Amino acid sequence: METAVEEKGVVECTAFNSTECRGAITGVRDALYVLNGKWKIPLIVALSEGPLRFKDIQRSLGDITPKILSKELKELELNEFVIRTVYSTTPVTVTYQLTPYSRSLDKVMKELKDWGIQHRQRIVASRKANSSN
Amino acid sequence: METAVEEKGVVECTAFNSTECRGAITGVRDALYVLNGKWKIPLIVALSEGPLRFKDIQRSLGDITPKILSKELKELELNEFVIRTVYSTTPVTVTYQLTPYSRSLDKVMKELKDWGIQHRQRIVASRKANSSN
DNA sequence: GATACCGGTATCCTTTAGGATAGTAGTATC
DNA sequence: GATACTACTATCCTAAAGGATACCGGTATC
Repeated sequence: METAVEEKGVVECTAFNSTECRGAITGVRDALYVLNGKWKIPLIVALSEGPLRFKDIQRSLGDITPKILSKELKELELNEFVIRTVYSTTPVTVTYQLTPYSRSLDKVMKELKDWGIQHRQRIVASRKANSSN
Repeated sequence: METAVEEKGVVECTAFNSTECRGAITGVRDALYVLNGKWKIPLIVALSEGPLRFKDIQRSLGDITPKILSKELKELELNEFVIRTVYSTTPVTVTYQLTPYSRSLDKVMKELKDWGIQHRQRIVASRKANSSN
C-alpha cells in the first residue's frame, strides 16, 4: 500500500468538473440504487432463464435465507423487475418471473458476468504464478 | 404487491439447475465481490477521465467523508484498479489514477451508466404521467 | 399419527457500512 | 501569531444489511 515518493511534477486534475463525468456518476449511482445489495443482481440472473418457484430460487442461490429472499423479491417486484404469480394448486404454487422491462438489464448483466469470469481466472492464474516461486 | 390467484397450470421450473445459469451467477457474484458497496463504481467512473487528487475526488463525489474515501481507495488499490502516487511538492500532492487493468471494466461501466440514465428518465416520465391524472 | 413439503413470517442477533466530528503534521500565507 | 490548505487518521456512533432459528397453516404421504 505504501508508495514511494516520486519527484515528477504535479498532474493537473481537471476531470472532476466535467459535466460528462458528473452525468456518468449520476447514472451509475441511479443504477446501483435499485440494484443495491448482495442479492438483486444474482437473483435477476437466476430468473433469466425462466420462471422459478420460491424454493427453487433458494436452491439456485445456495445460501440465501427465506427472510432475505422474500424481502429482495418484494423490492424487485416494486421496481418492476419481477412478477409474482400464484397458482391455486394443492399445495399452492408461486412463481417469480422477470418482466419485459428487466430485459433492459441484459447487457449490464452480460458484461458483469463476463468480467467476473475473467477476473476469477486472472486471480487463479496469479495465485498459480505465486505458488510456483 | 398482492397478486390475484391464477387458475392456470403450474409452470415448470428447471432453469435453476442449468450449469450455464450457475456459471453466470458465480460470475456476477465474483464481480460484485470486488465492486461491492456504494462507492467503488462511482469512484472508478470519477477517475476514468484522468488522475485526481484526494480532495478533488471528494468534491467530485459530493458527499463522501474522508474516512470512507480513504478506505475505498485502499481497497481499489489492493485489487489493482487504482495506483496511488505521491509527489513531493509543498504541500505534498497525492494523485489516484486507474490502472490499465481497470480499463477491462469499461464496458461494464458504460452499460451500467447507460442503464441508469434511461432508468431515471423512465421514472421521471412515469411520474409525469401520474401527476397529469 | 408422524413426517415432509411449500411459501413464506416472526424474532432475535451480529456484522458491516457508512457517517459526524475532531484532530494531526507540515507548510505557507496574511 | 492566527489562519488555511492537504491528505489523511482516530474515535464514536447509527442504521441497515444480512443471517440463524423457529414457526405457521395447509396438504400429502408413509
